[in-house]
Amino acid sequence: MEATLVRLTVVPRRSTYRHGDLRNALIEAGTQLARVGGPDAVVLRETTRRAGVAPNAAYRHFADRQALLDAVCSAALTALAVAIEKAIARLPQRKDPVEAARERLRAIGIGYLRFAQAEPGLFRTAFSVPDDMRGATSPDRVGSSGMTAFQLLASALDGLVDAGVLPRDRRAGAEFLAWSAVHGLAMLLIQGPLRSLGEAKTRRTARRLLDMVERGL
Amino acid sequence: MEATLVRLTVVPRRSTYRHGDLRNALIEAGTQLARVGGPDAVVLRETTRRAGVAPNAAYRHFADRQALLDAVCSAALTALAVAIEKAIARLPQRKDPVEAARERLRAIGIGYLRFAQAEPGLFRTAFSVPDDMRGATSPDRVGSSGMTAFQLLASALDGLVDAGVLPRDRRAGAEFLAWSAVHGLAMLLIQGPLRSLGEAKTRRTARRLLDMVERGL
DNA sequence: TGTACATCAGTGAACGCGCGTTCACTGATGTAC
DNA sequence: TGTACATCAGTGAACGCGCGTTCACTGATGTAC
Repeated sequence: MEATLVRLTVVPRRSTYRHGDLRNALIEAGTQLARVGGPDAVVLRETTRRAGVAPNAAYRHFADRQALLDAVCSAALTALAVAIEKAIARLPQRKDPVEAARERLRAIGIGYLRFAQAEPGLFRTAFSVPDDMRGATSPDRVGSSGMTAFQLLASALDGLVDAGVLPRDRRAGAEFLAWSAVHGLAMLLIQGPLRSLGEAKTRRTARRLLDMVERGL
Repeated sequence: MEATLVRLTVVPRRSTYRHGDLRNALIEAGTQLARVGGPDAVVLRETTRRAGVAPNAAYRHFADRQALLDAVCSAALTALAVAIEKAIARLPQRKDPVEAARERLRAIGIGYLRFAQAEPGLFRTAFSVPDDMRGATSPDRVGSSGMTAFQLLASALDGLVDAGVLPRDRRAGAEFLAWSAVHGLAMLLIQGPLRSLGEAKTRRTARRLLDMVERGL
């Protein structure tokens, strides 16, 4: 009863028979569900309800529930890429190219961790990814720079090589090492045992983790 | 139909009215479900079905589905601890205490990664953990050494300090750094984008990740 | 420019499913006398 | 040692739920003539 009332106020009654932009509306609604409850919450019926449409209307735009979830997953990966881009953009200009390359890598790690903590549901959804690395360059997962999160990381590592910080023979596969470290901390923080670490300790752990990666790569 | 037949052959008909050890049988059945499908697959009705018992019989032993899942999760964490212990036990005896301490830490990482890959469902279930670090010393999650996986890691790090490898002022919180790196790789490998990396590359990446941790700690 | 009509986005009703949980019960066990 | 009986593990039936998906449909749009 209450839920119905809320829904009626939230979803404005459509005046046209055609929705006009249902596909995007469904992805948007699905993303809202993912924000709150992660991938499992992206449920076809609730998604259509939020878009103010009959359940089966979704089948005009998606083959099935999984196809909708895939689209939401891509949206989440885009949001991640954008968050990382923002963290990079926030960096001060540096004269020293070595320092600049280093800070760029750190910014990526920080953006990644911030996103995971600010949007744990989306973050988890992003990694309920249906495919393997083939999606790492998919154009529907890029931020405003035209790069995916993975490509941003790769280019930062290239930058470290160019700046002479990272030996060239250590470059191959370095993405996976840096990524693993940051991804693991993110997972432990948002749904794992480090959940209640507290903000100060979390910050310090993140900083030390990035130190470790920088030193260890 | 077929499923029923299978089930009848799998679950021997009980001759006694009382089961005798239903609580453990339910945890065992739940663990089997978790192995195949992760935490979401630990479903009360199917668990009781596998134990050859009416659905509501579970309520004699668990308050609700979540309580059953918690028990299965503890069982999974125990299995993880045991796997790590095995990896440690497999180490050759070393004269050099420095080398021994180093190898012990590596063995923990390798045991962790092996377990994640051999039992991805159980691994994921272990980290659908309901509580924070308070469970890190819980006696129902210990291996045969009487230590949890986390305690095994902590003691290995203590060993590195004692051997003079790890500076004492870097010891605090070092668990979280090493853990993050290995946990992240495990997640990316089993359900993330590194799924289809291939055995050789996986091994090499794991080795390099452990190098990075060792160097970076 | 006006109209018939094909297209196809969204509807309404229904399906079968497996789930968690509750109820009043049944019947084996083991303890008190 | 023998028996009445309390305990409580497991039963059988039922509930309401939300889900994904299919069906035959309706009605607005925009295009061909």
